[in-house]
Amino acid sequence: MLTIGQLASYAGVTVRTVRHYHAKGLLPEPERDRSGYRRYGAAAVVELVRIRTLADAGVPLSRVRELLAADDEEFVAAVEDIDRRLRAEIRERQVHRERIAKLAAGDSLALPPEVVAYVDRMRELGFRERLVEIERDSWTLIAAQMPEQVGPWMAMKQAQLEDESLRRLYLDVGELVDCGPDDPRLPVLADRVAAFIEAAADGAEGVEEEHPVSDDLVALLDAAFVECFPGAVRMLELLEERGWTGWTNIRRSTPAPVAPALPADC
Amino acid sequence: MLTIGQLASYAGVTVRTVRHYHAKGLLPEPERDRSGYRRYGAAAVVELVRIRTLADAGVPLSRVRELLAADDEEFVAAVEDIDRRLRAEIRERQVHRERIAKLAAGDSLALPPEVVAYVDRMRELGFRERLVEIERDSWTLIAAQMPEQVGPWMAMKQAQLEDESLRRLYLDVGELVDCGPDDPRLPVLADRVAAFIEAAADGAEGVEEEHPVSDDLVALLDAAFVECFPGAVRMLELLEERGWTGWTNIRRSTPAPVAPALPADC
DNA sequence: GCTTGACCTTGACGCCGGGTCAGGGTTGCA
DNA sequence: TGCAACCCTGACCCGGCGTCAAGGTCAAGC
Repeated sequence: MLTIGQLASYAGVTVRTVRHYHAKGLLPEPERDRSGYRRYGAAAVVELVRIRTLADAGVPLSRVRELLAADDEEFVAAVEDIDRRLRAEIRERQVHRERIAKLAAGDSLALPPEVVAYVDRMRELGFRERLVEIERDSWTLIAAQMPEQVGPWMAMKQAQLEDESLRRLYLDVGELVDCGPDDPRLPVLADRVAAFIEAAADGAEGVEEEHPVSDDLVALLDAAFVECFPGAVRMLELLEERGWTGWTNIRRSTPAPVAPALPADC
Repeated sequence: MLTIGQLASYAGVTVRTVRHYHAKGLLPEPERDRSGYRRYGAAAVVELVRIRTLADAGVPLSRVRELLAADDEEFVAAVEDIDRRLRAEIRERQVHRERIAKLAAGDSLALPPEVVAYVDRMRELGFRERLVEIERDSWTLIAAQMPEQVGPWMAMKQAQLEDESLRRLYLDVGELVDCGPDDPRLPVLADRVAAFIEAAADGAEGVEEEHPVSDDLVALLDAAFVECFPGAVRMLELLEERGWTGWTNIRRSTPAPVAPALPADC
């Protein structure tokens, strides 16, 4: 008769594993000798080897119990099922590999490459770091909720960066970092923003009709803007006085709703 | 300000997940409102999206904490490490797939195909089911401990099956199923077995020199034989009287050790 | 004002396949 | 007789949350 250690070593498993299988009901508890030790016959080794054969093939232990008692049909069906699971887990890992490869390639977390290019260009052009960060974070949020919309939007934003007058306006928006609520630069900046939006509102239709952003997301992006800049609240008030409401998706606040304007996108 | 549910839905995770990340220290606990609810700013959404981006790429949460604070070099090193892990997990699953495919192909658990062919042939030739089972179980044990030895052994066993006089002897061994310890057939059978072994011992060298079986395994196989047949113990005694000891690896029990005999292999 | 349902809180257990430790009893060998 | 190597049970541990329990809070409708 075998002790548990001998049984385990015949089957190439640990003693703990054998006891685990007893607890799970996979292997029946054998007789005990007078000192309480488990005593096994050779048949137990065969059973244990069968269990390990299935377990080593990636069959979950709960399934092993069924399979040991299954007839051929059930067995084949169960094997197909397990193979499906294994294929799914392999696919999952492959997707994971692609994703971390992209993370290692792009130099920033959770950002599509167009956006990485965009924020790099902002840094080249001398934008305030704080403004670059809030852009990056905003696009992180947008990419999380509507990844396929990022491309068209980015094309527009990149074009805006290369427009000199618009760029100068946006560079000055970066100065909001330093503005307290009573900073004299704020009303001037609000005038310039309002003038630009006004002009743009008359022009061509933007990306925003084809790729609308949900109200929730707009509210979140506005909140991020406000959290980031101390002068942001005052800026929104000043824009309100000039007939505009919001920032990410800026719109006329006059009673009659008009066509939406090109967003400034913080 | 956002509640935990809103935060979670922005990032596409469950509330439980957010709390889990708080508990793990991945996401800082935010301020509470007067009723004790957590209140989040937009920055928390950005942080949470970053965490999920890494987690969705298969990065373990313990690693996520490091990676969020890592510089580029550490990041690249960590990503390589994670990719190694993913590759290893994929390989593991692929091995599992091959194994269960083999299990589904061979019609019996834990048996190499040669053995399956062998036991099928035994059934065709009209061997007692009990004898077939003990053969199958014995080979299950052998395959578990020394899989690469099974091939050569099987070749010999299959040849033995096709030898008519030997087959007839072995068919009669199957009758041990019905033999009590005092069955009159037992001494006759013991004589025949002894005669065969005697003859074989003078003949050519067998497989057993090139592919020796460990003493432990031999003892286990003998034990399986004894467990399986009520007349087995008496049979071993009778063989002992005739100068032979053991069954799986039967040897002369005379004082001076002699060259080992061809095993009968239960 | 009251109810209802959706949300929030903490705390705890469950899953899977065992690893590992603690605190003891038993066996076999020198 | 001592010691090492084995055996026993019971318990906690890992990851990444799911799920339940038992209660507090909020907003909306009647």
